[in-house]
Amino acid sequence: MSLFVEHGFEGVTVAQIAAAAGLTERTFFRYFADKREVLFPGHDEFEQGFLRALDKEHALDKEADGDPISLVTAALAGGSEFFPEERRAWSRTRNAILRTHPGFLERELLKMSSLAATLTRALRDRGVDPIAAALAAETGVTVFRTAFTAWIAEGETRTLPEIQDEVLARLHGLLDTRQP
Amino acid sequence: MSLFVEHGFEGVTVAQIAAAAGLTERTFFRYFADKREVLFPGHDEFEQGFLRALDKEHALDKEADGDPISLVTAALAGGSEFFPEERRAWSRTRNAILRTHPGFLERELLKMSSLAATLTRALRDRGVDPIAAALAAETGVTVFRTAFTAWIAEGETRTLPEIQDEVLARLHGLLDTRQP
DNA sequence: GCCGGTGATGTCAGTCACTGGCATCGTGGG
DNA sequence: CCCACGATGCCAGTGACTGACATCACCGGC
Repeated sequence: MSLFVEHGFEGVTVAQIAAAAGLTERTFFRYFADKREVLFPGHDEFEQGFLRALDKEHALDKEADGDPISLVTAALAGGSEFFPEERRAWSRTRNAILRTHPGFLERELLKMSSLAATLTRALRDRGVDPIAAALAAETGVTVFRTAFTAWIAEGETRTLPEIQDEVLARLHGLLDTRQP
Repeated sequence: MSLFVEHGFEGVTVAQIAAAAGLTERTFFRYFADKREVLFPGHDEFEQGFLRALDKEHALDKEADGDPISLVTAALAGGSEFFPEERRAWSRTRNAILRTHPGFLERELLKMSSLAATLTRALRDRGVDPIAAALAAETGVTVFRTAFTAWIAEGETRTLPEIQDEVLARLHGLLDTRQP
């Protein structure tokens, strides 16, 4: 990350990154599928956090045959554990780098899409209707991203879960109006 | 597209694409920013379709100081004009290619993100609160993608606007429940 | 009819991300 | 002591993408 901050994404070669880590370029590519991927470590554990929380909620609510939205809401809380307060500063720096290069935005969108797909599958596996599952999962990811963006905004002090709750409330407010 | 169908994305070089069009590789890169971009032509006009419809609705509803959701709903109708029935078969083929290579998914997500950003800006410019604008735009794009996917599914015969209406209705149904 | 400008294209050389194949080396188990 | 085996290094190759410059068609002004 410090290399990217100093020279920009395109101003740093993979060989330099590898050298800074005391490794070879070839070895870099054994750990990361491509150059961009180096800024998205631990994505699998990130998704697992969502799944664990969703599972716990589902176990509790078994009798209710839970509606998808409450399942997703629970999953959001689990995902936010991946970003405790200690990582807020780090997340800000990382985000500043991501915004310097459209390729990073692309990759992040792919990660969010992967998360949405994972959540969709999890909901379907728990008996939610496929279209409802997809909509609920995509909406949940949108809420997460919106809340995360606010969380790393300058001057923001509320915790990620608090912001998630507020975003979710606003979304409900927006859509409460019945269709004509 | 026929080259990709026959040899796969990685089995075709840019030089081959250019040659098939009677051009040079260098000239290819003067028209397309990169190799993937060749499957996303006319994206600007696509976004303009949304904006025009949104504008028309806004002009009509001026007195109502329209709620964001009805503005976005109108925009969706405009966007669907970019995909008339004649392009359904073409869209299916294109989509089959897109699904063969994760890089294409990445690029498509970037395009959808760009659309969401454009809609968000348009809503803000028309006086919608920033967070509400972002949520409404993102949700609108999600509805569009869901409907589009259904539209190109095998055996589907309803038009894109019809499917959009149904998806929107289902989303309202999902979120009608008030929060606890 | 000539002339200079302008935009599109070709040519060439170079950089760098990424890959396959093979050698090397440290570690831990038999 | 030896022998997998996993991690790393080394090397050569491919192809996407870029910058610089030449060429060429076309077009308005004179």
